[in-house]
Amino acid sequence: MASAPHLLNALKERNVRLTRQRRVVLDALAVSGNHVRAEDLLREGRKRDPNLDRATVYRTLAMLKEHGLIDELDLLHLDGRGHYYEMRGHQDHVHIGCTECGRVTELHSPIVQALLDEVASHTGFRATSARIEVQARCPECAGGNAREQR
Amino acid sequence: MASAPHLLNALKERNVRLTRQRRVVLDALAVSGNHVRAEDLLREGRKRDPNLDRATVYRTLAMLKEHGLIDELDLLHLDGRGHYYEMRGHQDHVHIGCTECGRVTELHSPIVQALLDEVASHTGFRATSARIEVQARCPECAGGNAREQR
DNA sequence: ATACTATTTGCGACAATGTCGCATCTGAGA
DNA sequence: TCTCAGATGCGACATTGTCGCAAATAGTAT
Repeated sequence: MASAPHLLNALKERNVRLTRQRRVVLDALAVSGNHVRAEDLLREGRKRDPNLDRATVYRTLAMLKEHGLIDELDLLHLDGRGHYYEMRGHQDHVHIGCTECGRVTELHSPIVQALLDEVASHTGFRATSARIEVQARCPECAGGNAREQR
Repeated sequence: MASAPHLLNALKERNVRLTRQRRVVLDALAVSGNHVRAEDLLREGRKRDPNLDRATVYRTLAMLKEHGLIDELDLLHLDGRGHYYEMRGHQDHVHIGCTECGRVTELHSPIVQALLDEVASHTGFRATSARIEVQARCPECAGGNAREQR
């Protein structure tokens, strides 16, 4: 189950030392899908290496983030106040969270790129990545009581 | 110095009890401008009421957020891991933070609305607000060493 | 295969940020 | 002025993340 080969290769190319623990965290990341919390990774990782330490997970996440291989989200704190991580894909996308049921959806749209272009041309800031989190009500929750808007 | 009348009125309309402490927090919010941390509000508020408690600040912020009167940001954790608050204006805007110097800029753009419309039409989620945080390098930082892209 | 060494890990202590229960206090309506 | 639902202050606690340092180890050289 050699998961996340993409990340493994990226790390090799950058001469990052591949420790057992880092492989474990990468595995856990690959298995866990999007929107994982650090603590989930710790728990998942400990299935493979029971001695895996909390600090190691955090340090690995920080390292991956520094290399631009993962993104850190907080999904509007709809649930708790921790952070979520996901492998960084080809392009940025929008996270949409329902304020009532907490469900999170993603949306890929060319408008995101248009926005980044606009940022560059108006401010001169050269964007490296974007985090777009939309607070919303999902169709189900909005349907149930469409009348009371607030 | 009756600041933030807009917020005061909004709270009155909603029959929220206007305590001395809440006025103090609103004042502190108005004085402090955008991107304030809870701790800053506490310190600023204590100038007006030395007994103002941390829990009260947090509870007031939670209340304001629930009423949609302020937004909570984390500005990509460019500096620390706390949260920032700002009074909610007429329309959502983009926060752009430089990963090197930490400077934060804002950008208002009609593209934001276009993005929300797209969210609605593609996912059925009805957006109530958006938080857009762009990671970038500001012109100064990018200029200094434009060669080393990484 | 073994030795070497810079890096990484585990550990435990700590820091920062936020939350909660409960006794007391108070804003605002009657 | 009286009243009481709701807000506050306080202190204890929870969660999330960080750090220093001794021990372990990946990757390289021998």
